[in-house]
Amino acid sequence: MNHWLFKSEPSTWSWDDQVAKGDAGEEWNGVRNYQARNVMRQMKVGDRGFFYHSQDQKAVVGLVEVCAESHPDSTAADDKWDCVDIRALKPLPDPVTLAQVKDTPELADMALVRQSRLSVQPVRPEEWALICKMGGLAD
DNA sequence: GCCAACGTTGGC
DNA sequence: GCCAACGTTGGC
Repeated sequence: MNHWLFKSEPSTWSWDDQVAKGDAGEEWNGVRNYQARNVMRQMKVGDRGFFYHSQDQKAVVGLVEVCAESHPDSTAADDKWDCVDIRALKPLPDPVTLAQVKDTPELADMALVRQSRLSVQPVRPEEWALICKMGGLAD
């Protein structure tokens, strides 16, 4: 299983919005960046991801699961843009902030730090495990 | 509100 | 194909 990170501005689409969609999940649409699109094209059903709030909160706040593989983005005018569907799994008991990530040497190479503008990113297995632990989840 | 990083566009 | 101009994102 691979791991990912989905970044969103809470004022546009928040963790609460995602939770409200329940197990049916929702399209992660609106991405208009080739690199982020290409990351989504690699995703498989059942892969897990972090849900990250940018702007005010700047923290990983929950876990999501990919529930539909890459397909055309229903909000795109042309056929260049694809997206996956994700559903909320559970919140992190203790959201892991960007400051904490930056203060952790093992996480210094994360795309979240290195490439702050990329909205959909891959996460390494060891990064996944560590952030889950820091967030208060056994596994 | 500012600025750095970076992606896109358009002129040449 | 290069590069300057410009727009957007996101952290501070």
